[in-house]
Amino acid sequence: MAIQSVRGMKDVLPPEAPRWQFIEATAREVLESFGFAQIRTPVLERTELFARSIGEDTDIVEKEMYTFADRSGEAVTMRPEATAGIVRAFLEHSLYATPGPHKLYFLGPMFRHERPQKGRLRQFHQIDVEVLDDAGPQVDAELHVLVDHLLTRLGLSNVKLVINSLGCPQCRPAFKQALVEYFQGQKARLCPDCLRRLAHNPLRVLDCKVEGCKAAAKGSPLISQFWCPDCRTHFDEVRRLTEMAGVSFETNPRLVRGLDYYTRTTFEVKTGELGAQDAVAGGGRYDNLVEALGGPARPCTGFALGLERLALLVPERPEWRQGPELFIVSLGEAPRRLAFYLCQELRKRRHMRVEMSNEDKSLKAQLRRANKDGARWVLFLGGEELSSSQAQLKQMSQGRQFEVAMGRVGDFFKNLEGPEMDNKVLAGIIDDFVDAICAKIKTG
RNA sequence: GUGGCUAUAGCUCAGUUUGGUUAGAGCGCCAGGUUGUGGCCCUGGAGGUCGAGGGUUCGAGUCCCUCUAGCCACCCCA
Repeated sequence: MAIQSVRGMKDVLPPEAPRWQFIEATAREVLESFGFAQIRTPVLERTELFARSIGEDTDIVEKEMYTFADRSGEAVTMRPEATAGIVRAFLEHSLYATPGPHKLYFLGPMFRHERPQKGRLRQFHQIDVEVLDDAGPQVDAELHVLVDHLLTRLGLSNVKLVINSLGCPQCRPAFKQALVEYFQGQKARLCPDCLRRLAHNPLRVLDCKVEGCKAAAKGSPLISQFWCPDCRTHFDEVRRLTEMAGVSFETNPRLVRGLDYYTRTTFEVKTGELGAQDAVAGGGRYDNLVEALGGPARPCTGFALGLERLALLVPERPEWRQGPELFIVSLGEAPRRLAFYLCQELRKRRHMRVEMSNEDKSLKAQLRRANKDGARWVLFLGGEELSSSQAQLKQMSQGRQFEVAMGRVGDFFKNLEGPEMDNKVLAGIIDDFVDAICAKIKTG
């Protein structure tokens, strides 16, 4: 067997490319209208950056990173997520010194060494959206509006925005402690995984899918009972503004996120159509990360969209399958040269999608290809057309055919002596022809 | 990282249970039926180291082992 791609790394082939282009173009347009500017950071970062931002004992850092020593022996990692690199750039270039908010977006590949499934690859792509240096509930709500609007523009319908607030360093410790105490009394009902979680990340017990754990979590304390006044006010305002903007959402006090740096507002967009990979977007506020990475206190919030998952959900659009506007069928050597030249001219001057057959195939074969390519018009260039100075233009969808005067093209070719074409002369002649064709195609 | 299912033509899949001549179908592709007219129809053709490697056997697509990849669930996440 020939060489295969690396596990979990997928090719996007030409038929799928328009889907990606549509998603990316729509995202750029929406993001820019919301005032976001693009930032591009490197794939490789120092390993330490991720260990410190994502959290030492998260799954990502413990077992999923592509980490290696480069040729100088430095520990580097292919980014498993975008936020850390963006915050690093924010600090490295002292962007915090200019007044916020800094609204940034990022689009690119991420790498996690997980077991691949549908909608889960080892190299996958995210659109990342970050608002740096703004603590206000407005930006949280704005991100909800943004993600809702973007998904609507992409044509997704069966999605649900779920939000929660995880509190802050003032109030979360008390909640965590209460949670641990509560589950200590429920130990008998918890699965082995949750017993482990109880020790190092008790919040995760809340969204375990095992029945026993779900039952045990039913009567657990809720973060909402522990929010400090500031967190409560903040989250209430986020919800009020999101609601006012007409974005529907659901508050789920058991929504927990895996990365250590989250504070206050967190959210996910879920779909029912991807099995276990039900999150198409997720994110939240990370008010303490910049400081934790050695910078000044700068509250931030952001989220990421999974492009592969979006690509699986975005409905097909007819404009993705557009064939050439014109296909030139030529018969014989001289007509084929003229066709070649015409092709280039129409592309350069009229930005027209034009194709032709380069081989000396039968008319039938050329027409079959024009049909398969989805060409709207076919131009016939053969001996008859050249000698009569009348080109034939066929409208494929209707099966109708028209005669178009060729001006002096035919004469020129009849008088053509050497094998070399005088491009200057030909170009002038072809202009008339081009106009005739364009006029015909426009009115058709 | 754990467990399960799967891998046969470019694509979707039969054939594997009961090992036995040249491994099939549909779609797609190419050509012809039309000396210069597509789609529909008809006819013909090309295309397969049966995922890879090893083993059992007189004989393996079929049985056994290993590996690789995909899918599903878990873990976790976009």
